[in-house]
Amino acid sequence: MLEKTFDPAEMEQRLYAAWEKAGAFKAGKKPGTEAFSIVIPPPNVTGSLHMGHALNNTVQDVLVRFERMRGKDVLWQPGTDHAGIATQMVVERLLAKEGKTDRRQMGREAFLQRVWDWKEESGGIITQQLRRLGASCDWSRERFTMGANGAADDQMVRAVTKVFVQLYKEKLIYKDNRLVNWDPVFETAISDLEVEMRDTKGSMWSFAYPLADGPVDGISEIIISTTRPETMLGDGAVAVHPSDERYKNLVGKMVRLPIADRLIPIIADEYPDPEFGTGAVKITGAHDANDFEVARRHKLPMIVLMDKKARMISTPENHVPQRYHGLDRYKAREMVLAEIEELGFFRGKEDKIIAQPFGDRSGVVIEPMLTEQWYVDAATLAKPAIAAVEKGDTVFVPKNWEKTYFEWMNNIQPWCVSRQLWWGHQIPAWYGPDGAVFVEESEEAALAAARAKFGNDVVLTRDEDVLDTWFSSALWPFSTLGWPDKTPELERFYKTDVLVTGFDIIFFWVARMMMMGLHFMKEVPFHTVYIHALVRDEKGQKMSKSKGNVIDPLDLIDKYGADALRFTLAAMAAQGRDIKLSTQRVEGYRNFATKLWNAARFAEMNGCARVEGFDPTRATQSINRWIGGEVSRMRDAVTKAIEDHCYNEAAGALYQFVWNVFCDWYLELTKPILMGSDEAAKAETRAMTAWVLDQIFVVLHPFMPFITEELWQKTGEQGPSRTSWLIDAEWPQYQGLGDGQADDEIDWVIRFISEVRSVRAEMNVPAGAKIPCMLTGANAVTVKRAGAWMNEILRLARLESVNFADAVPANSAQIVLGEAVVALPLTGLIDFAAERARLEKELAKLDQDIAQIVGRLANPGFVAKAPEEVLEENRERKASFEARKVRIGEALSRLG
RNA sequence: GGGCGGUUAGCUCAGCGGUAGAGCAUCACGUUGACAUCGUGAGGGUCACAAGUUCGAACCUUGUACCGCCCA
Repeated sequence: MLEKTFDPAEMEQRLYAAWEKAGAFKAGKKPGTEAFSIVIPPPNVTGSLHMGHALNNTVQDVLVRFERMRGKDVLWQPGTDHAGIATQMVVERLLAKEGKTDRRQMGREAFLQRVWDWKEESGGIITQQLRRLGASCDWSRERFTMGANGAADDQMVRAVTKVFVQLYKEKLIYKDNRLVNWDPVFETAISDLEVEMRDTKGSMWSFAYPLADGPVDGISEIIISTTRPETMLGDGAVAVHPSDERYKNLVGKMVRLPIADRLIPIIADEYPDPEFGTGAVKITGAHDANDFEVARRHKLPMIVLMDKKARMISTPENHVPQRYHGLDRYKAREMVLAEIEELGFFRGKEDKIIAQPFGDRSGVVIEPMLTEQWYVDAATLAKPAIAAVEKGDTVFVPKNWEKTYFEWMNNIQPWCVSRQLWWGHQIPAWYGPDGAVFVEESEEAALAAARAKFGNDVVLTRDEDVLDTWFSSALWPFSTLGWPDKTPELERFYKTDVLVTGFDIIFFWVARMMMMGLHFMKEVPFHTVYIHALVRDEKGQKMSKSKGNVIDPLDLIDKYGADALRFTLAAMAAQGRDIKLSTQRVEGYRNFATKLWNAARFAEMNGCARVEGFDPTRATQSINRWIGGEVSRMRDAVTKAIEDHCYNEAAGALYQFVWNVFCDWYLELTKPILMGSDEAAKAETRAMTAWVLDQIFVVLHPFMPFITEELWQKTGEQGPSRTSWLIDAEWPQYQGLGDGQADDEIDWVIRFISEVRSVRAEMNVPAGAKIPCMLTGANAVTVKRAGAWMNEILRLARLESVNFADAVPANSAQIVLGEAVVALPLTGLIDFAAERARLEKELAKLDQDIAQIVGRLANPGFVAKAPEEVLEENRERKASFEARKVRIGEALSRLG
């Protein structure tokens, strides 16, 4: 017997453990059938589940469970990435807390051991949380971007090494001196993804740079503006737009840079905006990305002003006065401002909001720095990746994201892959005594290459840097399947089917996986990329810790159950929209789960057990024939919606069917049968009810796996024993369900009951009062239906009786139902004014509808050009409205 | 500055050429043979604005306003 209420917490943990133990998530169980694979976008090993993960993994799990039930051999490949900077930070903080030692004192090897220890202990949090969500990943195949222990012979490490070496030998990886996003706290280059642009209160200061050789056309100085005064020490030029008349005669002249006391040229370049400020711009090639490009075009010197901690340095090369040496950037700024003022070159200050780059982990302002780093020639790798999407080998859903993809790929920048960290894949590059570089898959191979070059053995030192975490993530779709080894899994599951991800990382994940997949596998990594929305709070704000508006998915799971959370996310995952999550919505879907539970409980109480070999197409009761058709339509709608990645439509179809069709009408309309004495009808209805519930369990399972599995097992205790768990059950296929006559009949019953209920409420008939009802003008079909459904109508419409009459009794409220009139004689109860108002209101609405259609049909253009079926539909509607109008008119006149 | 998207019921959102929808909230009624985490009923919308295309526009086009996001 089912409990009166269900307890998601108890049931979820138990069922998940049972599934996992039984190997229900394992891939490779169905050789010979079609394969379906998804790789999880690997979450950060230091991470914990946030709402974005919850949505992302709900969608993946819906797909995976759906395809598994459709009989495919499904692999959902899980794992985490090693998150270089984040993980190193976590462990360094731990060290700081212990207060004993720091990374540098420990040395690289000991530190790395410490990180691995941390990973073993605490690195699995998010994978545990994914289990709470119900994610049916094949955990037996879980991978980590650094492999089991980071050893050189580990397959995940070999994959990264091989890719790096091969790309280097193909000249697609090279070393270069360029600007990078430098994090002065972690003292490493970081990726654009790890940089957050924030609007900050800042100022724009204006300085004068005097012309070195005296005035030209009466102009003796040029005024530039800057938000970063300290960088003026590294200026290589002043740039003006070539079309700017004001400066035409100044181009080519020199100005004297104050403080640094150097001469720099005035150059013409397209970069400055003549409309903005004075139209003249200082160019600091080594500390600003735009300036870097200008400086490169004009071969200006790149003057490095700062060290790795973003402190000023004074060197013979950079001409920074000694007094600046060692100063923090911001101290230097104050000093520059003071000195400029003192020198008389200050020309004004304007406060304004400026967008500043912050390291998302360190929280400090990122410094663009000129450093030597390893780069991937992304532009070359991007070409096939662009072509693949153009050809349709990989399709984005929704399609408009392809534009974003193309936009970025067509303007792709060299990809900086080196990081000045210890935690990560150490770059397989060794340097000889003269700096010669040997990039090889092992130290032995590098030594051999060095021997070949130098003619004798030399001592090599390995590059200290590690690779960007994304470098290994880019290989994820094939490295997790065993590459570079030729494994059966690689053969069977690559390319994968769908990548599910958020739009914010199209560039980082999708683009890079596409590039690497095509280059090394000669095939796209996935045929479909489903881009889902961003989850925001109920006000539409991005959730962030600093705003304090984060909703923790685990809190919602604790409170409402994983099924409710999953269903909410699916129901709100309309394509192309952000999701504003409100807990009310989750509560509503928790109620939906309760509703289903109670429906199953009701069925159980009424002996609705499954019957071996029951064939719903052979049901004889029209109510059972009707619900069969409804099930079939619901199943088709859900199937199509999932195939089309319209998860909200699938969820909507399920919700509507379970609540508004099955519970509201089928269960209510069959109650008299189940309580009645027609044993054949009762038996059929019991079997049908159990059958419908089974269909609900199956089709709802991808969205609400826990409650459906639980009910599947509980209902399995009666009737024939279950041959499989629900997770392994087959997705239904129906033939021969659906019966137009039954649909018409049940539709009539529902309309009858609804109309009576509506009139009762409007006439203020007490809900408990049972009133008589007269049916007039009924044709044979209606008479038959009324007879057949008498009990149900009496019960659900709260009627005392339904009798047939030739004329509508006086003092009745009247309902026009098809050709007949349902009259509720309400002497003493009826409020004539209210009844008149009700009918007149309906008449007015009919008049309005009729006028609209008449107007349309009177339009020669419409009649000439509209499709015949639309014309026909309009004529039919007009006829039916007019017929109804006549009856309503009659009803009104009977009121006197 | 470039690009993408949004503006539909009080709120959150579907709908994207042919009768304006859902959930929540609101109001009224309710001990109806599972379910008050419920039932029944009701009210509530010039689909941001303007012009155009069309027989017909919430939907297509263009423009305007406001709001997001991404990239510079």
